[in-house]
Amino acid sequence: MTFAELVTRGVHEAAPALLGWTLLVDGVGGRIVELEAYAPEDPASHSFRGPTARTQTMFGPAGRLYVYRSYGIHWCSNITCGPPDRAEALLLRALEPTHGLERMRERRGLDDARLFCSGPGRLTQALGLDGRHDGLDLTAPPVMFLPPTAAAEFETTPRIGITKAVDEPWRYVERGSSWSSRGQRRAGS
DNA sequence: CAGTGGATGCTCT
DNA sequence: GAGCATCCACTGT
Repeated sequence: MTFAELVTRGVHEAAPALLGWTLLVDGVGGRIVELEAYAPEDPASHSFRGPTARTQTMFGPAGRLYVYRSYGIHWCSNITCGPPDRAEALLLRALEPTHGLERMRERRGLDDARLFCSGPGRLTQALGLDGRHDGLDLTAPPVMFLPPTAAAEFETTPRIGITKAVDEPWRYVERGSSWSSRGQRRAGS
């Protein structure tokens, strides 16, 4: 299935299928290893109370980038999903950096690759994205989505940093990945 | 290595 | 005027 087709499915079908895809913006990016699902009937979702100036993009077509400011400081990025009448999105929470590591290092101001893309604010900064990219078409350059060779194994957990619907297991993480925002620490020693 | 708190700005009540 | 879909520095082990 193509990326464009995938995102028209609901978030809970699209999320597991999108884990393992490589996201590149201007040739910089990596494999998606962590996503969180948000949908209209979900009290934690920005789309829960209907469209507002900020959430326009969530109510628009699937396959676009929804960028919002978090805690006044960081930008966070989502992939809009679902059929036309459903304001759904997947929050990009972590990538495994594979392309343009040097560019990420400059943008993040750090040397530790583990901290490049392990968190929604971090990965948005590493990819060079901000509020100006809200609404960006993800099916066209400079954005590229490359499919994985095999479907990723994944697990679900409660979402992070929210205060409503805190127990819903709508965080999708590639099993065994050490690149997630709550990555499993190295075993032993 | 775990826990805490500050920064900071916009959205919605 | 409150409340954030966060990150980082700093503390005390």
